[in-house]
Amino acid sequence: MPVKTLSPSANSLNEIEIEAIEMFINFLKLIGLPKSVGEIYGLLFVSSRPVPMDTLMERLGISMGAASQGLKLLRSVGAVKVVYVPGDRRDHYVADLELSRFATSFLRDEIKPRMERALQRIDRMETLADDLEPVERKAAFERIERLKHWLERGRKMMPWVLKFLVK
Amino acid sequence: MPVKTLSPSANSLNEIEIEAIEMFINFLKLIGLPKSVGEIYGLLFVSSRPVPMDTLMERLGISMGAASQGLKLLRSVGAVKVVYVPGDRRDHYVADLELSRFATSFLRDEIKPRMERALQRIDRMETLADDLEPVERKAAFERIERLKHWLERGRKMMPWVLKFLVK
DNA sequence: CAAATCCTTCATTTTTTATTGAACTCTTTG
DNA sequence: CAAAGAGTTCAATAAAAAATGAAGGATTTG
Repeated sequence: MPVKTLSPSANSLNEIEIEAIEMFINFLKLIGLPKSVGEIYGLLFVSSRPVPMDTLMERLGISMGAASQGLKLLRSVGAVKVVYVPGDRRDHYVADLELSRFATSFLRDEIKPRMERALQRIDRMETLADDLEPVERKAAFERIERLKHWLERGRKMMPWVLKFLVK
Repeated sequence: MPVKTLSPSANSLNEIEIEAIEMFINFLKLIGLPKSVGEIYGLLFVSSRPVPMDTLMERLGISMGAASQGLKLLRSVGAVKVVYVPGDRRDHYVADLELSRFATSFLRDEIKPRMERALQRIDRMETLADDLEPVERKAAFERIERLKHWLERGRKMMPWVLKFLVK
């Protein structure tokens, strides 16, 4: 029973680990994160003790680069923490179990910038629409109103979503 | 001033059209839709009259295949409608201005299936965790509880989000 | 302080995803 | 009813995204 969604050399993983990893691959893909990041977070999530990078590489069958970059990203959104393990020179990683970190970083890094850019575009569109012939002008403004309305909705929804997700 | 985010041969578009198209490319990318789909919807969104496929191809500089498939997808989520234009054999398309269609189809096609799959995985994980040594077992169940909690949140949030978005 | 270890970076390669356009079907037209 | 037009499909190609691993920096060890 080969597990197609995991890297080929990913063996030595037990069944719980595989379930968790596949689950996180799926969810993190939803917010545009590559498979390797899902794998890393998934394995850390089910690990009850800190894991060093070389163990991640070996158990998941991913390269040094992928491991390093994946951990960097996960650290940057606060989904993973470095812990000190006495007598071991390597950095060890643990998953922060607060899953809302993914949502908040996604909102901050992906959604918010697009909304801001969209608002600029809408301003620009209104300026341009002013110069149109009356009939076209009316149609254009109707559509622009729709966009504004929608962005406003999104803007209003964001803090609510955040409050719901965090803690 | 070349417009990098649009197809190279996309000329003859006016500034409003370009703003709208780039905006939709950005937003639809967020839900995993390719650029060509964003282009098509963007152009239809600002067009005050129905547009046939060959016009889309020509004005956006996209191929027949891309236009056909993009329109198929947009029709399938209800974001675009076919309208009859007397005396013209071609199908003509108009954008449905109700942007919530994208959100609802995304929830239905992407998020819901993943949640259902995740629930199955969690069941499986609980079964497997039962066989662990007490210490590991406790840690595993703590994590599984987190997952359940989160999925439950998501599940509860979905209808609320839908209600907020639709209409 | 030289060698070893750990980690990062980034040019290259691989994989995945999107686009193209030729071949085809179905419909309309003269 | 043959020819032209509209539209779809899909194998091939191009573009984009992710993974690899060698080179190099920083730190530790003997």
